[in-house]
Amino acid sequence: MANIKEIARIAGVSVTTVSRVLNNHPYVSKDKRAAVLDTIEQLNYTRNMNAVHLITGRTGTVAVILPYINAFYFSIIMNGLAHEALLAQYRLILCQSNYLADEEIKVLEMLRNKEIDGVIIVSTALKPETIEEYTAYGPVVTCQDSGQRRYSSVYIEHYAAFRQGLQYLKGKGYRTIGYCEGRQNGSSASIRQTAFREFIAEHKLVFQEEWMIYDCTTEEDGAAVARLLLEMPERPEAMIITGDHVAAGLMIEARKAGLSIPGDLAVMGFDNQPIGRLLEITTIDNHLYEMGASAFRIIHEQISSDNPAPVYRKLDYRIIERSTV
Amino acid sequence: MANIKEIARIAGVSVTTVSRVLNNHPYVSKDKRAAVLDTIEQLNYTRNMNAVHLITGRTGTVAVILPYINAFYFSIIMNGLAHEALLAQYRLILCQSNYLADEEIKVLEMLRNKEIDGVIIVSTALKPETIEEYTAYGPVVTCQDSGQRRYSSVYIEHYAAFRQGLQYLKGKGYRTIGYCEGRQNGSSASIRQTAFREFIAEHKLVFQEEWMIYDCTTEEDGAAVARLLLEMPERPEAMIITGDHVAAGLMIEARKAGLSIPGDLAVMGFDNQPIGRLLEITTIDNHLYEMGASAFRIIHEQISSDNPAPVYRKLDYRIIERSTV
DNA sequence: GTAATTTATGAAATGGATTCCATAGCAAGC
DNA sequence: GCTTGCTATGGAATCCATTTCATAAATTAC
Repeated sequence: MANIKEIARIAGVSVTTVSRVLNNHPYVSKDKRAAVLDTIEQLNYTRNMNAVHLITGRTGTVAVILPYINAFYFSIIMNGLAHEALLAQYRLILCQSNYLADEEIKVLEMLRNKEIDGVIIVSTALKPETIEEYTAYGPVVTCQDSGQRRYSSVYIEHYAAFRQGLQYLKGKGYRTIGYCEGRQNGSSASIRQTAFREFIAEHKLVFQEEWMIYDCTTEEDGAAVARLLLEMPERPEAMIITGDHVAAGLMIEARKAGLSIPGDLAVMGFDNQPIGRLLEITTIDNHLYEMGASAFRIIHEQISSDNPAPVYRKLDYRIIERSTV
Repeated sequence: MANIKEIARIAGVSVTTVSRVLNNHPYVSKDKRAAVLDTIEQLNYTRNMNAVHLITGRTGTVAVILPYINAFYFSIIMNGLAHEALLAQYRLILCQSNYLADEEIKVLEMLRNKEIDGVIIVSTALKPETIEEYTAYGPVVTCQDSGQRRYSSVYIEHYAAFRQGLQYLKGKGYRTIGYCEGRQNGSSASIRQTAFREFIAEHKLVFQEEWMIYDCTTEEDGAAVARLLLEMPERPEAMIITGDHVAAGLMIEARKAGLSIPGDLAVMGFDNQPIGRLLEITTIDNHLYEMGASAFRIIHEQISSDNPAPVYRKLDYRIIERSTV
């Protein structure tokens, strides 16, 4: 196929000039530029991007590692990432890891091989030391607190955020509280679980083990939880639920069974997802969109700078008071 | 960083020999191979894949264009694709198009730029002629009937499959039939719609416009349809529903309202998805997994061969009789 | 009117691998 | 003893674009 050399020959200029035209460099005379563009058109030429990647050492691509592409929590973060990537004219490649270390390593190896310019790890099964090793080959940003490691992170203090949610419920007078969690293997899930148990213990609240329910990720799961609650001999006055979609399913099903919310059951959501707004769910906004956007901005900056120090960006959270608590 | 030349120098061999070691070429003596592997280890060397891609003209990557990554229909196809890609040691990159032509063109341009070895188009907004233009740059496989175009395709005869479903319902004695469709912009949706209307007309079946419901893609949508049906002054005896997830939602909700299935309402699903098996839904298996697997096998073969003729692979379909009709 | 910039152009080096071709030693075949 | 075939090795060409450097012409500065 046609290459830059052939374009140069036919247009009667040097390859340098062709390259300048391709890259919009100013120092090209009007007629030569026109001649080059003409030949490009005639020969239906495009650059071989592999050659560009080789010589520039850049690929304009960042990989995103996340466990499940279809989880609501992650998809909000993805929206933030995607928006910023578009602005920066970068390409993202999505890698669903299912929390398999091997899959994640494969992506990090791509960084080492120069196939990508950086890696954004939304949630991971890898040990921090493993990630740290790869920072030698390019910037890595995680969306979990990395604890001053050699790579950047954008994170929420899940412990504090979750406690604040509980505190809010307690402040409203609720004394028995149940808890719905998403997938157990996420690291933030175990942090929240600790926060929950400690809070219950500190405040000497009544608690039953069956009020703690795992693996809730969809509206359907929420509906199932509602049915579960209805069958319990004793059920909590309030539920704190990680994920507004689950909260939505729970509420809809509970109302169907005649429960009034928050009268019979208070519901506190999490993540401030669009559906929560629709259903007036009181929730904790932990700025997931901003988290994604911020992660991309950081990695973009680090790709551009040549000796970047890691950045640790803590995002805040806030309770959005609506009508379910 | 270390490159092949440096490895060669330190190991005391030629770059050719190092390359042979890297590519498991047999003609390397035991000790030289060991020396090379040693130096590679010591210098923590890996190949710069951009150089490999440039010289070989291959990237070992295939792009997949699909409108929505989280639609069940597409995710089954993806599973088939992913499995075969893994076997062939190929990488897939997913491109969610939202049926935007620009996004799809971007991916096809990557083929032209040699960033990928082939493109698999699961569903598209592009005109066949546009796709055809890009076949000059590498193999393209679509999962829709391409009608003997210059690119390959693996497809189901949606028209015939859908008619067979209707025929089956009619054979079972149902005379009033409703219809749930997914997104309207899919090309297969309009084919099925035609099939439906023609069948109704041919057999002079009673039909009401409100029995035709669009934009049903999730269980929730199915549940909403159930509620809609319950409120109708007259409702059909049977529903044909593209997608078992929607059928599932509809059934669960209908049963909740006291309807017996198939006694009060027969339900015919589509796509033979796992949830359908669970709920004993009678459905049409149109081999979506095989469709994905087949698409990858075709493109893989075409990448390897140097003058490949397009392949047109028609998949069959069959009714899986369970207990909802 | 001379010095300093700015504009315009191309030759050649560069990035990092693969592969064709040439060469040579050595074993097998007849 | 001479040809053939296999194993082992390296030199050099190749893939294709970017970028540094050198040079020259055209402006601008003072």
